[in-house]
Amino acid sequence: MAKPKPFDMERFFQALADHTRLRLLNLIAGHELCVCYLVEILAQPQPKISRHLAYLRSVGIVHARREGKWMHYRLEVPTHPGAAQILEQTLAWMATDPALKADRSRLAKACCSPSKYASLEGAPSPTPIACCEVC
Amino acid sequence: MAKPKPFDMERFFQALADHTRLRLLNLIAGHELCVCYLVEILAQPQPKISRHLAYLRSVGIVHARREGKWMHYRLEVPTHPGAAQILEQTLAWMATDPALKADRSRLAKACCSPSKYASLEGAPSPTPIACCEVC
DNA sequence: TCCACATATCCGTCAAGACGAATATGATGA
DNA sequence: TCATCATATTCGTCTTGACGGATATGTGGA
Repeated sequence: MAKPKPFDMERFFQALADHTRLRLLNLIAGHELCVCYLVEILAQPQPKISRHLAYLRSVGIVHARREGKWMHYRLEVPTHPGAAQILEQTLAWMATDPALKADRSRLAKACCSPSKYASLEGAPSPTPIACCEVC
Repeated sequence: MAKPKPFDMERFFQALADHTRLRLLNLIAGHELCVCYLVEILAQPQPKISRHLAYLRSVGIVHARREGKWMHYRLEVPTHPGAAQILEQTLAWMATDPALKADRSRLAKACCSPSKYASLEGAPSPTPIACCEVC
């Protein structure tokens, strides 16, 4: 039988080596989030967001769950403990970055009053963590 | 005057997202090392090693020092504290990887008896840390 | 069954960067 | 000054992956 395949460090870092993917991880960190929120907050074309989410999924960093028409994404702790630690550290780093902080607060605002965003009409709210800071 | 330019997270991770560069960092970690040792231990073409070292230098992860004909490389702690932590964590991770462990022990052997490697004749020895584990 | 919506995937194009081969640079010693 | 050695860079080729635009898939409701 095949060995459990040694964790691919190179690919793991490749997953982190893209601006859009870092922004996605930053928003997803801490709560489960509907794709439509990511599209709205990052103001990027939906196929682009979807492709990057697929990349992150293929590396085992995020997990997708379907709920009706909506897909929810959340962080998935990598199986490899080394990778898990690096990811955690990276999130801590992102918490201090001004641009990424701005992304998060836009998410918090959108979460408080989704009615202000046409594209979020009827969309399932993120788990409340993001929102609480603001409202 | 220009702001001190926000550390480029994306590029930092790109530097880590290559197998050869990870192997180089693994060997360089903890001691200053002459390029010829890297070429010998990794058994890769010299220009390839040199190019990757240049990449790591450009990102501020390694530092080069000339001593006569020889260039010595050592780790350089990134200016950004977040990056410094990630790098440290990554080295810790590498310490546990079997293939990388093998690289390090080959380095230790070469350091003990450089005379066995034609290409290392007369080359300046690494700082002794690598060697001590073995001899 | 058909439509509308959320999301995913496909296609062609383009830029970054990894590689081997060749060559340039920079230091030493004759 | 010239030859030699260690290392760096350049060149052409190829692969990966990022992108926009178009389209496919999957779900719920009429």
